[in-house]
Amino acid sequence: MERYNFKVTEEKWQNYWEKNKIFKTSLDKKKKKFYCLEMFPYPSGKIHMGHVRNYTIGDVLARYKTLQNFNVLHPMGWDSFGMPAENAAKQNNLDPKKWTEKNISIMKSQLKKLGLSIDWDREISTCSEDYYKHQQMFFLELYNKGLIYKKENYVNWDPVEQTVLANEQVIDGKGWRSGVQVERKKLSQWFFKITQFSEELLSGLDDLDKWPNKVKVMQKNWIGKSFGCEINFKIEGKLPVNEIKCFTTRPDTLFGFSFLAVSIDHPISKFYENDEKFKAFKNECSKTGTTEESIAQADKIGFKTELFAINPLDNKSKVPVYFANFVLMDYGFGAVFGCPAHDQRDFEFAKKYRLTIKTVVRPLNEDENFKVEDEAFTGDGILINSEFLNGLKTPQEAITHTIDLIEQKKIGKKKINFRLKDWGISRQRYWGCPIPIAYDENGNMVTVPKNQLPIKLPENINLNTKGNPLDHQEEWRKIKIDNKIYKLETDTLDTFVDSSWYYLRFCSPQNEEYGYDVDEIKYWMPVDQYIGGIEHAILHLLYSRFFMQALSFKEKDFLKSKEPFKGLFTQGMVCHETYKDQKNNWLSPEEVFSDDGKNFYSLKNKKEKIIVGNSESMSKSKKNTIDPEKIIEHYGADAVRLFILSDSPPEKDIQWSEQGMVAAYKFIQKFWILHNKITDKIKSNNEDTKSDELNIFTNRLIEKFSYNLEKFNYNVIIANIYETYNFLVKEIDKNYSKEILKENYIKILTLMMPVLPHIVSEAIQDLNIKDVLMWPKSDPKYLQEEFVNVVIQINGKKKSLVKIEKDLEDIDLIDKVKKDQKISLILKDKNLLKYIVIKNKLVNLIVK
RNA sequence: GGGCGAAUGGCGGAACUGGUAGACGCGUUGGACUCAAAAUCCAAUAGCAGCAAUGUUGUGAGAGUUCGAUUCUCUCUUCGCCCA
Repeated sequence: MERYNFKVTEEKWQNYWEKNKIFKTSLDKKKKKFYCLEMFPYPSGKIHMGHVRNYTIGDVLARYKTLQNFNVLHPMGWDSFGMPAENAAKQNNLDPKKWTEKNISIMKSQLKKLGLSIDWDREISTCSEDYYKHQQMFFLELYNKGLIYKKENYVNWDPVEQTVLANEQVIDGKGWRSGVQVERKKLSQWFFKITQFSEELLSGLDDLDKWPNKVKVMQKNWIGKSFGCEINFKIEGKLPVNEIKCFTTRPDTLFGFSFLAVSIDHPISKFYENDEKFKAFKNECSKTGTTEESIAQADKIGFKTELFAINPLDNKSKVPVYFANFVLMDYGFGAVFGCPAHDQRDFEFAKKYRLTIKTVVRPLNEDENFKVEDEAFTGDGILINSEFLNGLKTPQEAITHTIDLIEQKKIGKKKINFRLKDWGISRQRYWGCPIPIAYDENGNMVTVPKNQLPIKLPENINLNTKGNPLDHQEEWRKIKIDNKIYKLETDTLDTFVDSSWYYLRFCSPQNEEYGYDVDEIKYWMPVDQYIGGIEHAILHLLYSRFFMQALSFKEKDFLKSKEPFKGLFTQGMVCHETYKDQKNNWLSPEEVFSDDGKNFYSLKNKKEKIIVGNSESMSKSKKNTIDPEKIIEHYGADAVRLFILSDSPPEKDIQWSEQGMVAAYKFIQKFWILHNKITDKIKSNNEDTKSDELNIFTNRLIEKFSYNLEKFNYNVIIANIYETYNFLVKEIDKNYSKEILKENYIKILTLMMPVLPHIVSEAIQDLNIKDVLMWPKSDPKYLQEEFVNVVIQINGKKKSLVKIEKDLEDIDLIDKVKKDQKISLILKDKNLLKYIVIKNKLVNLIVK
């Protein structure tokens, strides 16, 4: 008998699938659809283990749903615009397009080696004109709907990358890619009006019952709905300002009011335009980033104006007005009232400028004499020193009461505020989707007419320029609209825009007219199961949800649901131990060896002991990566698929283990030996054992597989596969009739197909099966048993186990239980007080 | 500081609505085969006591509900993630 040759077999089936377009899908209203989508990759050059895990999980689901007779859409594409291409091109003097295309072709061939059931005819690439021309069309439509606008705004400026960063691209005040301190810079920027849908994006989460709760909570926090009120403060002073409007969530602390702080961009700043000291202060402020985090961490600094604000609840109280660096123009009205005793930022500010700190809330366990000393008190409590508000419970009761009061006095009103800000989509970069906007010589804006789309990116240009390379493309920038020459916008779109609608494109990837075909998306959308990393919990998923809202905005007959992803699954990372040599250099797993699995040595210098670090997510910088292509080459795709699913639940991190990988490989080999034994038995004439063991096993297995697949318990599925093998190895020596054996074996193979498509296809062919495989249904006949194992407990502790006929009456059951050897011995000198019976499962005898 | 989640053998992890804790895999140990090794196969493998049958303890710690808790409730500890 020959060993199973995975190389030959896997290649054979992959070729067969490709040539016969087995995974090609098309709209078929007679069939129920299932849209299975994994987050598409950035074409960085090679696939990594994270991709292997992500796409294997998705493929198991897609193949399972196909066997269940769903019309499955399982596409793949490339998130191919973005900075790595531009950086690589700069460094090596290449064209980003060629670099990207080469990477795509390499990664595509690697993905194919995994044996994924992908309809490659639907492949898309966001950097191709075919894709981004539709995006430009969407841009114009959203612009016309008033959902896109341009404004001067402070941005997180990465001085190394020479580009604008989104807030979430700023980590600890530093650029996520460059690692350099981010600066605050004012630029004219394009925005998507995502805040228009704050309420919808928040409430929509409630219907997403197939999303992990964790992700929904993260999005909720991000949108950050808060209830509060706006208050108009009367202003006195030398300047012509009568009133400043503030937003606050804590109107109850109004009696602790000791200063009013406004943003440096607040309208009143115009009175200080020529003030050198103010300019210097503004300059100082620009050193702080724009994220909430960096503002919270930065020193609180202020610039005192000549104005005073009057407490609307207490006319006698006048407090100074400051410009302050921690107040942002785009939150509320760019003005806050300062209550140092009960807000940490206000507290720090008040300490610095020696302002009054008046305690107006006492904790529940303190008395009226409580005084804030070293830090603000922000917990629940009772109002004090607040005249007619004294004694109210805060926050809830006191806030509601104060808002009512403010509304009665007509000095403000109830207001809902969102933390969510509009989405800045401008990037000062070459390798992105051009924006279809042009300017005349006076800077007046026009949209590029639809029939002049796409605005193509210029090719083979010099990227080694300062700032945005497109700024230097004078010829390219010229565009003739209605016989007049305009200059094109040079900002390109954030790549998150590209990935915000690609799931729609997959439904009709070749549609020339428009980004999607309405009939197609009505059939395919929403994505039934979306699978990807948790790192996209907020941005990508929120932006995609926004895009659906925006596209259907003002159009009624679009889709039933505006939610793009009905089900979401976030898989864990692939981890590996890290290694360092004595000089503290990272070493890759290939550079070290170990004889005992405990002590590691350098391959270069065999006496050098290696320091083994924690297992961490695979990354190039820590050199703890394993190259999937080499692994597939060595062990085969089926074995890799088996291992990557086996060791941990898919939502948790998995440890890469060479031993585990080897075990999976050995299983494939062993399975083929078993397969040959089974086919021999099927070919020969057997006596029928008249045993139901095999039927019972198979039908229970169908239940287990279906249950575990639905629940994403893929690691348990693998355990079920091993159990099946162990069972069959023992059972095969019993002489089942060839019909029964064959029937059960085909069912078992079908169950294994989603995980091990190559070897199972080969086995099915070997059995000469021509019929289309269908997911088997369990036969209730074999799920019911005549005998059941009943646990016998004495006082709640397990003492024995008996095999008893099913559905016995309690009295008969107790009778039998009493006769059990062990039990009768225990009961000998005890009184039976009562018993508890769980039918067909358990008997608990209470004795004394 | 707030929110969410997790904690089970030497390791990764199973356990359906509370009902046989440790499935399955790795590792380890012993054995078979072999001149030998690798590979393969067989067996054992939570702790403690015992030659054994068996007994007993045991799912991060402590309490509670219950005939019965890995599962439900409360408090605490540690770790992870997100937001500040």
